[in-house]
Amino acid sequence: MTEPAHFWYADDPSVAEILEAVRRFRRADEDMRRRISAGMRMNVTDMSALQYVIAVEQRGGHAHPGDIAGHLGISTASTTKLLDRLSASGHLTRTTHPTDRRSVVVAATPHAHTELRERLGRMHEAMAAIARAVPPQARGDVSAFLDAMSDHLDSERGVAPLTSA
Amino acid sequence: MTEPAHFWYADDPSVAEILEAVRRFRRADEDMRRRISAGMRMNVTDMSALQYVIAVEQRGGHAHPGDIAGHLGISTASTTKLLDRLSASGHLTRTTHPTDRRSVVVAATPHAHTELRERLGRMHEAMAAIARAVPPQARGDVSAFLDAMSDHLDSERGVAPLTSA
DNA sequence: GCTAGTAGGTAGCCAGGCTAGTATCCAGGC
DNA sequence: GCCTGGATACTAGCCTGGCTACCTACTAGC
Repeated sequence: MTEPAHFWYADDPSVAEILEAVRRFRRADEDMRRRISAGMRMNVTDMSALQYVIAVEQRGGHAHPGDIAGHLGISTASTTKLLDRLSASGHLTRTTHPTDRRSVVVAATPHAHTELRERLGRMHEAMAAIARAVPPQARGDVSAFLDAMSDHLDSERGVAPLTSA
Repeated sequence: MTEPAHFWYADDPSVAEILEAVRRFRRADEDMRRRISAGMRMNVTDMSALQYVIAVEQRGGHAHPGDIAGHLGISTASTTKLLDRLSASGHLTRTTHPTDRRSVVVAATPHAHTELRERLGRMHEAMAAIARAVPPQARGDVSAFLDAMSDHLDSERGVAPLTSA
C-alpha cells in the first residue's frame, strides 16, 4: 500500500522511470529533513532557518529577520518567535545593526556551526560524490532537467485555464 | 540575500551545477505544494493525503486510515481529524470494510478526482514533457542519479560517526 | 522637525499536530 | 462456543507553531 503510483503520462518506460525517481526523491528528501530536525530537537522550519543563516554567513553576508521570513514563507511575527526559540537554544544571536538601529542582525553561534557541520557535512560530501558519479557527458542533462523542472514548478499556479473559461 | 549558497564540496563546476540544481528543485517543489494547497483551501498534509488516496485508487486498491497515517508520517489520531476535514469538505468518504468491520475504506469523491485532475493534470503532463526532453541516452543517468540520491537520503541518520567516537 | 515608511516585537487566536485512553472487532487456543 | 490478544479507528485534551492586528523604534524626505 506504500508502493508508488504509476499514473504518470508516460508513453516511454525511460520517461516513466525518471518521473518515478523524481517522486521518490521528493519523499526521501522530506523524510530526511524530518529526521535531521528531530535529531537536533527542533522543528523543520527552525532547522531551515538555521541553515539559511549559516548559508548567508558563508557568503559573507548578514541575515536579517525579514529575509528569514521571506525565505521561509512565514510572517515576520512568526519569525520573531522562531528567533526567540533559536536564541534560547543557543543557536543564534541577535544584535542591532551598527548604523540602522531599526534593523537586527542574526548570527549563528559557533556551536550551531559545529553542530550543523557534524550532522550535514558528511551528507553533503556524499551528495557531491553521487553527483561526481554521473558520467561527465550526462551532467549537463541532469542539471538542465532539474532546472527545467524548477522553472516549471515556479511558474505553476495550480489552476487549469479551463476552470476560469 | 535570497541568492543560493555555494558552499558545496564542489571541485568541478559541472558537479556544483548539479548540486545547486538539486537545491533549487527542492525549494521549487516545496513552494509549489504550498501554492497548490492554498489554492484548494487546504493544508499541505491534507493535499498529500488526497493525492495518496487517489493514487491508491488508480492502482485499483483501497486506502485505509492506517496506511494514510504511515504514508504521511503522522499518528492515526491525527489522521482521524484529517479525514474529518476532508470528509466535511466533500473530498473523501469513509465506509466500513465489507468483511472486516474494524477497518475503514477511504474513497475520493468524484469532485475530488475532478478538482485534482484540473489542478495537477496539466502540471503532470508538463513534467512528462520535460522528462521526454532529456536525451534518450542520458535518461538512465538522470534516474540513476535521483535514485542514488534517494538511497542516500533514506540511509542518512543525520549524525556524524565522529560524534560518538 | 514633522511625516511617511520600514523593521521588528507583542498579544492573543487558531489549526493541526501529539499522547493516552476507549470501543469494536477478528483470529486462535481451549 | 467463548475468552483473550492484537489490530483498527475514534475521542478527549494538550501543546507547538503558525497567523492577524496592533505597537514601538527608528530613518529619510521634505
